Amino acid sequence: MPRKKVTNRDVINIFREIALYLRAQDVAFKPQAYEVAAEGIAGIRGELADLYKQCGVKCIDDIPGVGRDLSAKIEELLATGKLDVYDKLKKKYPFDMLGISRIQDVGPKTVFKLYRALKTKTIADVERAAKQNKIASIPGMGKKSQDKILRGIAYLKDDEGRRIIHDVLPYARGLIDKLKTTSGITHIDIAGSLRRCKETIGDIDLLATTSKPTELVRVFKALRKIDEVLEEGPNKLMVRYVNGLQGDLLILKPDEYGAALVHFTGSREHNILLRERAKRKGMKLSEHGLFKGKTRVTSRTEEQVYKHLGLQFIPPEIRVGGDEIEVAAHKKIPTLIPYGSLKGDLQVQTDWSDGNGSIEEMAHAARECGLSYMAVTDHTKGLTIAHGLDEKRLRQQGHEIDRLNKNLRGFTILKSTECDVLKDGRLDLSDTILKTLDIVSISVHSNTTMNKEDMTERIIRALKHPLVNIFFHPTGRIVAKRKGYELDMDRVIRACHEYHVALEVNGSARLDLHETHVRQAIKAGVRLVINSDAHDPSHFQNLEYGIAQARRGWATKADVLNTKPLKGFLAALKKVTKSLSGSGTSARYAQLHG
DNA sequence: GCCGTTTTCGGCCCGACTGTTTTCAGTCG
Repeated sequence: MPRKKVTNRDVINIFREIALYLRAQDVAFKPQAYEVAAEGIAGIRGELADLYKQCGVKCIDDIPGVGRDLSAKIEELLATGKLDVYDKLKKKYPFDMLGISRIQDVGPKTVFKLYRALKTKTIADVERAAKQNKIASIPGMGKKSQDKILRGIAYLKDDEGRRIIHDVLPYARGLIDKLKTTSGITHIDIAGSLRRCKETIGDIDLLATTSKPTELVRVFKALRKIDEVLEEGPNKLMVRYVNGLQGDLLILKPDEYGAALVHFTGSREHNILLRERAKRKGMKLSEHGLFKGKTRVTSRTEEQVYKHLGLQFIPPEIRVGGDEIEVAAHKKIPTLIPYGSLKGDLQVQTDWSDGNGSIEEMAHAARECGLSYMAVTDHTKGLTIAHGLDEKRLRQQGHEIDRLNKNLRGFTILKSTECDVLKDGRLDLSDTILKTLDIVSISVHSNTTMNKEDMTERIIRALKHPLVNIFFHPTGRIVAKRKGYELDMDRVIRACHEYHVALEVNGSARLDLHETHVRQAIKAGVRLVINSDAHDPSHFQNLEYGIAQARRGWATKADVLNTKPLKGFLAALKKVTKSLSGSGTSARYAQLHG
């Protein structure tokens, strides 16, 4: 019987769970080692199994945080599908350590305590015990702990307690807008994972400095967006917002603000590395400042904190606890693509297929967002469910675009398509019609359950097509909803480089590419575009999330083609297009720009 | 169990809060 393939996720979860078991038993240092190794594995691209096949245990050993012992354990897992020490732990302590410890305020020791007292093995067991009032009577626990656990379980059930950034950032900005006019306030900022622009957000944390703390607390508590105050101290409030998310408001001293912002922005792993570095330099870093002995080194701003640690400023989006600190020490952090620096949007759907706006409405909305060009990319005929366009309708659409362009000042609509890649890698439209377009973009929407090898071949065949310019949402994923199809991204990225196709960073709920692939593509010399995938005039806001995603993958302005004005963009796209003498693209370019 | 601008051994991040205690364990960010 074929054994189920061991994925990176399996290894990560097993290591994390072992770390929890060890923590519960107060084992020193080892838990941290397992956790760091799990983080290291989470940061690699590609599968451990493939890596192992390529060059054996040596390559596994090269993963940061993975040493001789743990690489041998990974090898055991890959080879046998099992890990002896883990199996023994599970046999001795047969409960869902990883799952139960995800309940807020429940750590590994509490999981143990609950099991010993009540034999609870799952979250459902714990919930039942709490509801039957059994947890309150365990020594060391009480009614409040029991209520906290129930609250934590409810939070966990609600969308796993995390939301996509698209739903959270506007909400948090609404809070900031309300608070920033409070009397006495000098700073109010978003911190935490939201400031780092993670794909999903679990808390909305706000930091403030003010000369009138009681006034700020009063205003905050009165906000309509606050559902319930969970905890209240003189400088800290913990609340649940009406959207179900939780968060803190922290009121800080002005001369601690920079250090506090670093601390509360995280990530946890980034902070650990910073504090280790501080220690090596004979200093101490905490949320209260950077200290040399008893004296505080200036830490009013984040810039000062990084500077005193001998580091370049590190933008929040890349504070993940990977190599960013080492790179910053060598002053090699690139200037990431600034927000608001896009000039055009190359993926826009209209009411010709499955969008909500007419071409004209979308163009006006794009212009209002500060863009000077957009490409109309309605779906193609293979996608009947989205009313995909056939050759005839696409030609008609071209006439409509010509008509609109005549009346637009300072804005250009480009003729394009989101052409479906068929099962065998051919395109859904004829070359004859594709040649009349300014840009040809492709994507995969059908037959997404193919195996990795076939899907990769299918896509590479499409990338080879001499008219193709851009590959949209390359992995097919949707954040927190769909994993995406099986795909060998290494090969796809190499093919994009070879055939001069730009990769899209999609700013919609897809957030596709993943940041590790963004960084990998840039290293491979592949150029990127950032698009909104707008299906409605309001969707151009997605561009900001696309930029955030690109920044998390260390993209600079130069890496992203649509930061250029139209003329430069088309010239650059032409450069990344196969030589096409007399083709539609260059003909249209000549037509547009003499 | 890992790792090295303190490099093959001896270290390993920091402070605050909560709930249960009666001096602290556990969790979090």
